[in-house]
Amino acid sequence: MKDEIEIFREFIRKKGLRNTPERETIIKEIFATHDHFDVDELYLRLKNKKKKISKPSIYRLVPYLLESGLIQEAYFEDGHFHYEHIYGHEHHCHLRCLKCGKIIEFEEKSLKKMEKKLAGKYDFAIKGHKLEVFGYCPKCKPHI
Amino acid sequence: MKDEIEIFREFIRKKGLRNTPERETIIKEIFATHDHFDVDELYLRLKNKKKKISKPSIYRLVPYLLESGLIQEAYFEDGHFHYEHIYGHEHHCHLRCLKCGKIIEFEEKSLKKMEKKLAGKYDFAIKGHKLEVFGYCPKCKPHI
DNA sequence: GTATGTGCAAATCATTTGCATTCTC
DNA sequence: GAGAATGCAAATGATTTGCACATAC
Repeated sequence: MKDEIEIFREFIRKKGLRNTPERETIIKEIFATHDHFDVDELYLRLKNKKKKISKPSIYRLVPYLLESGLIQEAYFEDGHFHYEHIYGHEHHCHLRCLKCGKIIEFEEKSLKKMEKKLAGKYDFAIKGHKLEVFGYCPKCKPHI
Repeated sequence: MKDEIEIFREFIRKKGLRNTPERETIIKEIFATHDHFDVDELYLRLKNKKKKISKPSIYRLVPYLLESGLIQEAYFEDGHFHYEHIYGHEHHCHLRCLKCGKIIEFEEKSLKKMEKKLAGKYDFAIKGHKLEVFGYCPKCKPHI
């Protein structure tokens, strides 16, 4: 399996854009963990490693990462998006507690079938989906 | 079936809050159409009808409307949330074109079953879900 | 060499907050 | 009458943009 950087290089070349060390640094940092990330947190991670990457560079890169299929928006919380990397990992859905914000990831294989159905019905080229289920977790349920 | 205002009055009373003409005006305007809405657009609709409602009043009301189950976040687009009313209407899912932004609504009954399954597995009190499927619409597909 | 990418500082835009006033209960 | 809600103006915070400089192709 190709690694993320190679996927990105290919994508960039196909679009006639340019690759830079900054972009590769950002991508490596994103894929250095298996966690979700958001722009600010990623920026701080890079800063801690003494990498001189500006926030605008991250913001400018994100749309390309989305378009290339390396990452996906996971959910919007605390006023900003959280992303997950989907290349090389299975995409997952999120179960969120409305009170404490706790998030549990789960899989739902049946959605693949649904995507196929929608693709046929509406003649779309489906690229993915985002499912968020919300409610109250065991701890918070009693205190609603 | 009780109307939205009554649901809201009951909710407000239970929480020990106060109802106001401003709040009722906003709620009536939200439910005056069957469409989605966002805060800014709602504010302008009210303004056009010569209602003197400030944006902060809308922003301060939204969390209560969410909590009372009258509305739900539908999707985040153009830098802000779009809401849908769910009381008295079936909740629906969204199919979005990544290129032109076109949005198609569809139903997916199987998600009810999934909610039940999750409720059992994680001991959550499930209140709802949000599903967004994305891809390219028939018109945009050829131009990716 | 040219056009793209970068970092910085400033601008934007949705949302939130402080506060004096008004209103609901 | 006390505590909430409102409107206004100002603050906040994520994201975007203008611009001069650097650099990939």
